Amino acid sequence: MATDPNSAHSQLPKLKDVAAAAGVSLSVASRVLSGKADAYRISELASRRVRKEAERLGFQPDRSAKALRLGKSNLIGVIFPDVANSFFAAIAQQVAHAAERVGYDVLLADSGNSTNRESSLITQLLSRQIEGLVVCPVGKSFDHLKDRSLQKFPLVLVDRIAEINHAHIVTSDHRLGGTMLAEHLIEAGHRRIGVLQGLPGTWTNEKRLDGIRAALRKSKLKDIELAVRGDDFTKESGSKACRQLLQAMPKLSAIIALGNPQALGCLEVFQEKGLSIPRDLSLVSFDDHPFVSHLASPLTVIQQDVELLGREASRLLFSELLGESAAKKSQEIVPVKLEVRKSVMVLSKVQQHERVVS
Amino acid sequence: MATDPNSAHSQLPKLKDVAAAAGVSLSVASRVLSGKADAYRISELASRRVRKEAERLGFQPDRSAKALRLGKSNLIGVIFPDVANSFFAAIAQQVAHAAERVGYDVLLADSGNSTNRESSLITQLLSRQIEGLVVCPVGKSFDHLKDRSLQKFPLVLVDRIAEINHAHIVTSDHRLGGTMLAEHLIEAGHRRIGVLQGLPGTWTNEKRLDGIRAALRKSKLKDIELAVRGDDFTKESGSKACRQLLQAMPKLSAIIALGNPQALGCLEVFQEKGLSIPRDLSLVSFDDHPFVSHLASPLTVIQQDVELLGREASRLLFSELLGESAAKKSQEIVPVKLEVRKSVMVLSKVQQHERVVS
DNA sequence: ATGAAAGCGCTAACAT
DNA sequence: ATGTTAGCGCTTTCAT
Repeated sequence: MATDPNSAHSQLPKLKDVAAAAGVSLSVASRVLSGKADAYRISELASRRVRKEAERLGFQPDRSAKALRLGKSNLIGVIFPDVANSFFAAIAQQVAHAAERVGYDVLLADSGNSTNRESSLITQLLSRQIEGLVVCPVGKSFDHLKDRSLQKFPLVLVDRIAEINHAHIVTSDHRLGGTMLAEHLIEAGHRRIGVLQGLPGTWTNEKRLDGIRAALRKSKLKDIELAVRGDDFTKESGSKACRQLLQAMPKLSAIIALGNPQALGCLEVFQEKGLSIPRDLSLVSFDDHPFVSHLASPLTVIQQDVELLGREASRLLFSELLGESAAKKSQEIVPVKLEVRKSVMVLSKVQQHERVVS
Repeated sequence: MATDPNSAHSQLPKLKDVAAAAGVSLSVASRVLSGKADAYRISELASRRVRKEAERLGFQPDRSAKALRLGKSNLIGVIFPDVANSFFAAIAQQVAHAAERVGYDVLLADSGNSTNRESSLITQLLSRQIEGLVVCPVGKSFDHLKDRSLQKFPLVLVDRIAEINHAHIVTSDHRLGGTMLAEHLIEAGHRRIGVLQGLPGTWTNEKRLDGIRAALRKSKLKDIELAVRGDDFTKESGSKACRQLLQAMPKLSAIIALGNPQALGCLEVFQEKGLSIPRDLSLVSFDDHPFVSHLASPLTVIQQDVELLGREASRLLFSELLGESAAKKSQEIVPVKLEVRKSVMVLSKVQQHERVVS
């Protein structure tokens, strides 16, 4: 015998109640309320009565029961390393909107940049019978994404990519972004360039670095020096790395921040040392923000099309879920844009080698 | 053994499969895996075997089935007007973390600032059998929050308040924030003050306005003029309202933005007209952002303790859910802080009435 | 055109 | 200490 866990609570109306009130059987009520009235040739009268009673009682079908019976949860999951980050928040929003449009609900989880938590969150969400998952994977180990239960599963990787072949991929062209920033600096005559990197090993970090290095190679210039410092996508890492660079490269003339938090850390150090942009040092960064063009020195940045990233991630997920598309996994690299502002000094030949700041 | 249990259908393992593999009955398996081994005095042997097989098969209990059987979903809902807004994103993150800690999952929904959508999202989430809800309500009509099914329901209102008495309430002291900003301006000698408001009628908007008006009254000054413009918490509304103020008050000397987006719109107009802060006009705003202190004119702002808001919202929700607290609904007004920077000009007696900008 | 009944995966009361 | 079984709320065959 089962207990009644809800004895004290005011029971929500069940299908049974609606059926009883309408004077029909459970099956008729079910058929009417799940839009199968026509298919089952339910009489107009019964149909109307059921609908009226359902409305009157405020009946809402129990989604757990439905999910269990149908083997279909209408649930998707979203896992991001840092939901408070507006980049991820914007993507989550797109996914939430898309989901709502097609009658899905969204389970949100925050991995807090920990691979372990990401992994356990995935199992957690899978036990909720989610039908699809959008994730921005953390770290360098992706074994948890290669799990058997994920192999034939609508999986969308966003921003950061894992080396697995059963997922859709949506990401900005981080490599190109790196190249554009570096080329921009080189064209302006910079020869000693410092980089404030994020978490080493992270896909975005490495791609951006790759792009920077590619630009240096392409330039064919022999006298370019590049120094990379930093260990995380945080303000703290940014300011620490900035100090290290200033220390390590006396002739440093430009800095590339591989993310806004690091740029912020850099700005703090500059402020503290009374360094001014671009007079003393040039600074460019990844990711834009409405405030950036109103900074004391409006930063030249790489803009990602966040909205597009979110839309594409949702589109890929739901078109696979709704069975419109083939099982083929797509890879989308969305373009980035160099937004040139006022943070880069154009150096003369002489200046290229003369600048000394500390 | 040579046979692969998953040769044909890669079905997820059920409790039945685990029980069979371990050579015990369903109930034993269930008891072991839901931590009731001791209570039911399951033998150490059986216990170990069940755990081993569950592990080997990667068994995860079906949460829908559990929820149905237990009448407990372990699900909460979060509804915000704009998830991409970092204020709400930060709160969502806190809730997500708190939920994870106590074994709950979070359903995220974005009302897109529409009361209708908010209302239908609530019904939607309720049909998922959520056990609690955090919502930042949109608009001025709260009938959907007074619904019968929400009356005895762990409900937390965050940031904006609805006039209902069955919900916990967590919000910043918006009124005090308004007062502090206005007093700061008045003390600096400003007598013609413009306000860039958000959506009229919204709780936050009205409270901030109230606070401003209270400061004017308290000052006892007869010669203060206040003009309020704007119709939304957006950049566009901000710049439009800013233009209107400039037009309507020739002697305007200071502007209060009731939100960062409006401040941004204001900055754009200033830039366009070549107006400089605080030389030509003073500007103060609600809400801080790391970039704000590095602006060309670092803005004096009211800081909300977003993290605390999020933590308190979660605490209230889960302490009611976990039954630690009484059914009493609490109201938390969390303090705000005035962060004084460089965006307010101190006016002399003469300047108070002479300034003319257009 | 409608109803009875089986069963989705799980837990717990009721046997042993 | 373990097994058997009813039933959570719903959909859907199968029967009428």
